[in-house]
Amino acid sequence: MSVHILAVDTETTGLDAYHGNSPFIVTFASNQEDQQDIWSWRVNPLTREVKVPKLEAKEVIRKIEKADILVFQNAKFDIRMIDNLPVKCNWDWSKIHDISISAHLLGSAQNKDLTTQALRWINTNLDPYEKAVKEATDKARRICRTKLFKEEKGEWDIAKDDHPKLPSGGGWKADMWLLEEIAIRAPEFLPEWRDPSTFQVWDPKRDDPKDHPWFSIAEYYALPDSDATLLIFQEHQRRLESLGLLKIYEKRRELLRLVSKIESTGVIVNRFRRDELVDAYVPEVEKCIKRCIGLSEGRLDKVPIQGVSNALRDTVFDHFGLESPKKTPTGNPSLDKEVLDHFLLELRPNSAAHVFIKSLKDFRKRMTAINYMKGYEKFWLPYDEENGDFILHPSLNMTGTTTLRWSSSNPNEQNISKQEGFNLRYAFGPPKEHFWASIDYENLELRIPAYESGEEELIALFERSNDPPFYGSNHLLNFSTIYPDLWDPLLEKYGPENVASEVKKRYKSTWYQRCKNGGFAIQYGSVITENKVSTADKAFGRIGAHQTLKDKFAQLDKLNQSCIEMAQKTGFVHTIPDKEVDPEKGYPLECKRTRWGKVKPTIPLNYHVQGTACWVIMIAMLMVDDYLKTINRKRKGKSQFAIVMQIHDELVIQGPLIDGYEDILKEVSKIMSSVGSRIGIPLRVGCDVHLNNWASGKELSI
DNA sequence: TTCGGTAGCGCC
DNA sequence: AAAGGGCGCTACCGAA
Repeated sequence: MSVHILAVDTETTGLDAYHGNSPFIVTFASNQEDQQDIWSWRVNPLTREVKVPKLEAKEVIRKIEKADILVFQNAKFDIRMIDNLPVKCNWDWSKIHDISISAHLLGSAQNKDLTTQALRWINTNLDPYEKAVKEATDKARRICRTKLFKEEKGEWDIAKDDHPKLPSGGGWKADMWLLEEIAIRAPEFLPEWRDPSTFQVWDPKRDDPKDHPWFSIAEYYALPDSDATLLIFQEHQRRLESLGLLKIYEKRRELLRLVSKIESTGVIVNRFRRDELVDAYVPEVEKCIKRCIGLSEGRLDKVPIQGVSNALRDTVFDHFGLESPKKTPTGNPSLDKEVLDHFLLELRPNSAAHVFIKSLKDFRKRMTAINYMKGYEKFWLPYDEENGDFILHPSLNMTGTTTLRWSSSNPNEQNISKQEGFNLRYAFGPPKEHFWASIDYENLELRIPAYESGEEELIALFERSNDPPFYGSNHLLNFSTIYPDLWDPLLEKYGPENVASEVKKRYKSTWYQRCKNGGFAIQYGSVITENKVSTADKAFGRIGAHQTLKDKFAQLDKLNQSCIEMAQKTGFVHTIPDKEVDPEKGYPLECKRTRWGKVKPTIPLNYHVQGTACWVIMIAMLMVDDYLKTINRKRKGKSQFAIVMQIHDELVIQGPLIDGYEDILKEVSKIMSSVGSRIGIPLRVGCDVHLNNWASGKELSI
């Protein structure tokens, strides 16, 4: 018998599997059955709970377990949802395929949603189905809000953005089940409907609700999705094979199980430490609001948390007569933090405008922190009440970016502030009797192009990272190059051993900070043009700085040029090939063209480096997970070592505080740096151990 | 009421 | 024509 391929798709009562949302429709498409298979279950409108008969769940699970190949669009979502059925499924991850992984591999810059893919790969337009069911659902929600409640049928629990079971938001899809429930429980509210073929009008008094489209429209919408998924999968496999990309695809597929595991392990956040932070910000925020509103002389009645409201624009630009030196992307006067800093330097201290701007800046900074923490509270679930520990299950998307970076959402675990005075990592940390360890690659995105291009001075810098005067710091090397007038006197006075710390001490928030910004601008692709000061020069505060560094690091520039040339010619750059996966081929990253048909020159090297860096962390995660599994096997039934977060070049490991845990971390660090040999780039990692919270820790020497 | 665009800001 | 890359979240605002 040939291979049985089964595509699976679910419709659910919301996106938040960990907050009790469940599938109410499961559809299958198979390469061996003529008919598609659909399962649909009733939803209790008062509780949003799905009633799945155990026997039916059993049959669904058996069908899944019997297939040779299981195909999903975003597998871990459906899998996690199916896990909420009353019968447990024994997932064999080696059978699971995901068309978002192949879609990314075939065109990393394209949208990976099913509708876009169906259009591109199988020339099918799914839009009309979606439009029809959306329109109906919107109408159904209106009926619930306006009519149903008045008829005392109990308050139907329709989706709202602040619904506790729907922290990701209550979009219309979370209420698709309403259609059938209205048809069954409250058919008198079904809207008028005319059969387009017979022109007969459906009459609630005369006709069977089962003949009204709302009775079955959700299923009708769901069916084409699994069908499309199956066909897209088959098309993708053909393409991958002919392009020789199957080896990379198979490696990427290994991540599915791991990503799912990381999400389910979750991240601990502590209520008490969170409260400490919020309690410190709230009174200061109130003071700032009072000052701003007072000084606006009636123009403001509230201070916008972000963005520029009309009232704020009026106050700053008209009332105070300030002029922004910077424009937003759409050409409006910007009022971001950089502009606020600029105003503060210009204005007379203690003048009304100065106090206003300062208060606005302080307000925004604190509100950002408070809002982040509100977000965490919205998503968290009880974990260890006594210690105040809660758990988050951020969603990780390994195909969410145009490069190989992962994205994280609901909530985003990758943008938790670590700024002085606003270090929200303080609220995060290990549960009782556990440790966290942050292990990050040192200068990962600088090492890659430096070694690849053979840039001797940079290589020397990284090889001798314990040596004065730079101690492996690219920023300090740049500093000595761009600001010799500041560097040389300090070098003379304090000697090569101490000049670095002296520079950082004296110029921490001024020239050293600008130097760092300039360095990042170059790293992220700043371009030198004839008649404009480059972004890097602006950041460095020295005209010509960018050119100086470009001349000094000519090999890097050559690599940049070759990436640009490749991208202009083919529309793709590739990551450095992984010797263990496919020594011939790296991961192709699509560089979108502008509407004038060219790739922006800022993009190719960036994608190449960022993509390679993320390939490295991806392999590291697989290897670290394998290693931790061997440790965990010896600890059956006890708490486990696990990867809990990935922040692009950093992994956070959690584990029990047992004897020898530091040796385990040393081994993890060793594994992580060993990945470099697969791409020919020597890598180093640093490791910080956190026993109480993520903000404070001590370095582990490795 | 819902939605998309804009702005600002956190991370690497 | 313009050139600092990649994300997600929230608030504001005007249009449908």
